[in-house]
Amino acid sequence: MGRGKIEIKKIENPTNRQVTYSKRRAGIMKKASELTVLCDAQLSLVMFSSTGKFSEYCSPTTDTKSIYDRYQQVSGINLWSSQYEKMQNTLNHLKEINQNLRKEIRQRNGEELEGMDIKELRGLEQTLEESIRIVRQRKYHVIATQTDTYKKKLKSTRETYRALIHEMEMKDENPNYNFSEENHSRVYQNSIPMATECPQMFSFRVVQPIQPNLLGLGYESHDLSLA
Amino acid sequence: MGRGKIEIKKIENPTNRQVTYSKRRAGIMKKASELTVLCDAQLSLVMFSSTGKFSEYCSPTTDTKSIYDRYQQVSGINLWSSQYEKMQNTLNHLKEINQNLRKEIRQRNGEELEGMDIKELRGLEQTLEESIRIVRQRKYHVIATQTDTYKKKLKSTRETYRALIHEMEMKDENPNYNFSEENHSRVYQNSIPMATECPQMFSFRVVQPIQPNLLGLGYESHDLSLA
DNA sequence: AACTATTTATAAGA
DNA sequence: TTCTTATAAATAGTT
Repeated sequence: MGRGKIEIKKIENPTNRQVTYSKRRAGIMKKASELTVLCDAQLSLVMFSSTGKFSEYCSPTTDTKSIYDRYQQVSGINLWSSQYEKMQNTLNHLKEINQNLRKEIRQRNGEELEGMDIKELRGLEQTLEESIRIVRQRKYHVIATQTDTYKKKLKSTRETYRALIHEMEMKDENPNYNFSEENHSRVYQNSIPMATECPQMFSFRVVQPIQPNLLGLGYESHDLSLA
Repeated sequence: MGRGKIEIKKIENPTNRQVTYSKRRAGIMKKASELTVLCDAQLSLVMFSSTGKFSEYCSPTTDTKSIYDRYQQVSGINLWSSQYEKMQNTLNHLKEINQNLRKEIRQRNGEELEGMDIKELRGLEQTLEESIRIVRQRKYHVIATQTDTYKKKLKSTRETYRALIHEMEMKDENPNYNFSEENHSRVYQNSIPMATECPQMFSFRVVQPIQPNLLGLGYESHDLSLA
């Protein structure tokens, strides 16, 4: 249909090809539209040109997804299976890793030691010994830092106090309120600041072990099937 | 195109409608086919007649699923978004849990203690102390069990030996081969069976800490995005 | 399903 | 791209 008959084979000239694509695309879309109206049919048409340009037509009473859902039912081909399987695999992989991590934690917690032989138990013991060493080290470091911070605060406070006393002496000429600096300094120096001023610091109370929110995730309840 | 011009509206006569559907379906499929060949395009056409009859055309170099996957990418419409989001959420949730578990393990390993205060450090220390206590207990239990098992085996072997000697004495009348049972028993009783017969039992060599396959899982490489 | 008058689509050119 | 137009192709109505 045109000035001349053409052979149905790939148009090598890219410009001509593109022009023909545009024309015929319009034509097929019109045909599709007419088919849906005349025959009350449902139809989905998805096209990609050789340059990757995308076009679609879908009958007005429905949408592409519905058409393809129906297509799946009729054809029995699951269009999403590969995506779905990929995700499902990832999910299972993560779950497995999770199980391993939990098991490791339980073993480090002294649970589930039944399957371990002496060598493994000894290894675990050493790991724990090393860990406890590091934790203690860290603890002492934190204590030292806090003590240091406290000393600095104390010094700062003492200096503020001295300055205040000095100011008072300058302003207030009443001899009854004349404090000796040295007396006051000595009181501070003889006190045990940490234990009284910062009681929490050495209060090694029994605290609950760290228990992150690991359980009750409920991801089993997600309906991951496509049925 | 036909004997008379027709208005584009639903054909009420079901027979005519069905006939027209057949003719035009063939027409549109031919057009689709020509388009793919002439213009090197990729195309998927899915149709349902008003009676529910299903037909499809797909360009030869691809398949319906591929077209549809591409359609999803291009249109940005996620055709199974609810399903996908659910899985994605589950996935993220699992990843988060994984991170928490790993962090907990690292802390129990004496790493990443920077954020913990004294209370938390003390809690961790206590947890580790308790764990090490249980692990040691278990270790001694295993040692005791192994020792016990060994003693039983030894006893059994000794009895077998005795029986053998007895049998030999009964069978072999040569006086040069007459062993004293007692002598032999004494040799076994004075030996140190564990250390020599089962050298691995007390060999508290430094072993590698337990390192389950936690890393390098590569699930990041799954392309879970639809972009 | 075949025929065919007619309409429609479109190839080539502008 | 869009318009024009000669011609090929599709198809409505008929058999």
